[in-house]
Amino acid sequence: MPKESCIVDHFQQVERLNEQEIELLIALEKDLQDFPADAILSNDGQESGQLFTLQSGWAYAGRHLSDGRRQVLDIFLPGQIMGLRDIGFLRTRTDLIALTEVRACPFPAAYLDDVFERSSRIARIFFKMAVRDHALLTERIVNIARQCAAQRVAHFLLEMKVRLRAPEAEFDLPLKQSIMADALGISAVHMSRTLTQLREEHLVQIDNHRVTILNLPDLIGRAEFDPAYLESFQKND
Amino acid sequence: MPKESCIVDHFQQVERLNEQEIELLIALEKDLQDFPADAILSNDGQESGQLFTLQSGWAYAGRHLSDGRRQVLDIFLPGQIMGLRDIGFLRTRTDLIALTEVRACPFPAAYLDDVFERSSRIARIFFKMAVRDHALLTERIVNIARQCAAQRVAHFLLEMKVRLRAPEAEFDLPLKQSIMADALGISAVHMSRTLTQLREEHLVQIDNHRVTILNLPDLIGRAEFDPAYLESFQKND
DNA sequence: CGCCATCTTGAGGTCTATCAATTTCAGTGG
DNA sequence: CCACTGAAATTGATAGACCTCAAGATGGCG
Repeated sequence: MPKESCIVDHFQQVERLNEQEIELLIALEKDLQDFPADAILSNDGQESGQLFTLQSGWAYAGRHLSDGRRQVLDIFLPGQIMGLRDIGFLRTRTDLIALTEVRACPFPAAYLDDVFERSSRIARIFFKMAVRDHALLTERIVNIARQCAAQRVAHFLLEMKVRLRAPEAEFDLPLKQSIMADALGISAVHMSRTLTQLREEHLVQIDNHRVTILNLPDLIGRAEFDPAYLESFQKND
Repeated sequence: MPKESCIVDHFQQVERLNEQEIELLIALEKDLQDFPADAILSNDGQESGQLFTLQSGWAYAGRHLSDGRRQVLDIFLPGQIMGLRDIGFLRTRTDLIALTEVRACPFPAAYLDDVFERSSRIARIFFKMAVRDHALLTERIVNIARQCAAQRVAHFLLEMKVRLRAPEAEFDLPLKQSIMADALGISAVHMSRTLTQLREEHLVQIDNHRVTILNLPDLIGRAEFDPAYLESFQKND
């Protein structure tokens, strides 16, 4: 039995699980595979039906546009299930790419149906997590549609801090600026300028993929960030 | 027994239901209420836990920003469940507002837990529909983050055509330009200009909230719209 | 030491927001 | 039937944010 399972941890953040439920989830991680940074786990246009649990490392889901630009749709952290977006389609519509060295476990989407049948609580938690993702996407839409670049970046950094459950003002962020830019819908050039601007305002410091938040209240104000939006998403058992 | 239920129809689009499952869903619609256009069904900041099924009419979920601007997050059509985004939060974070005369039925979010326990298939369908919404949101993010105004509008019109299952080139769209603008993250003024532009390109015609698509292939090309993204989301039983 | 990817900085151009003035149109009442 | 009214849509002009192209700086790594 694995000493610890990221995915179980991740689910426990929503609701406490019993032994049987933990078994069901651990079974999702029985075929761990290692990938180097930049590895393509799954390809746009591939036959659908394959999911991954992410055990360690970072990955992203992206879409490539016809003009060569790219939109980053999700940045995955350990414990998340990757590929859900594309089940229901015959072919995938996104790339799944490792950002760092990654340990992940592929499993067939159909297995989820089994899991749901065996445990309605897990089904409920999956649904809840889907709703939670929906809330995250919603914030991202507001952010992208209505905020200027500096606010988008500030918001992104704060979202990362919350998702990483980083209690300190410092955390690692192994992302190139171009990735963040593509996630926020701005150009890589402007991303650089914007980071410089936030640095000059003494709000954050970013060196070598390590983020230090220098002035949390002001950064929150700048981003119009409502920290309640993830923190209140807690267990209710 | 009601002769027809929008919500059952809506779910049947994902998977065929048996009698017991239909019963469970119809129970969600037992307390129908009528609202006039512009009625506020639910308010930002309100205590969470209330959902609505939408039986007839259109409604939207919106967020008001501190500077008075507004972001439209969802446009709901009959059969959809409204308010899911905010379950999991103690207080709602969006307004729910009627766009037309609306018939809707409020019910407690906790009732879903019952439903899931009684039918794992319904739980699965709820999950699938959440994933489907996720896919829609994803397209919307790509659209808003990476496309110019004309493409956003073209994409929006095509999405509406698909969601309305309008086989013809004509359909009603009871939305003010300002609502569409707020959904697409552009100003109302620019929305007007952009519609004029699409009209001048002989791609669409919009009179009195009735849309006529004059040149579907070109409009699809203009929007970089992938029609597969909803059409392939079909039953799999 | 040199190479390559990444990041930074500059300059000019495009898209969209904003402000403000009109026009259109449905609804209302005389 | 027509004038009045207010919301919605259109149009013009200006300003600002961001993109693109291009050149240069930085920094890890063989």
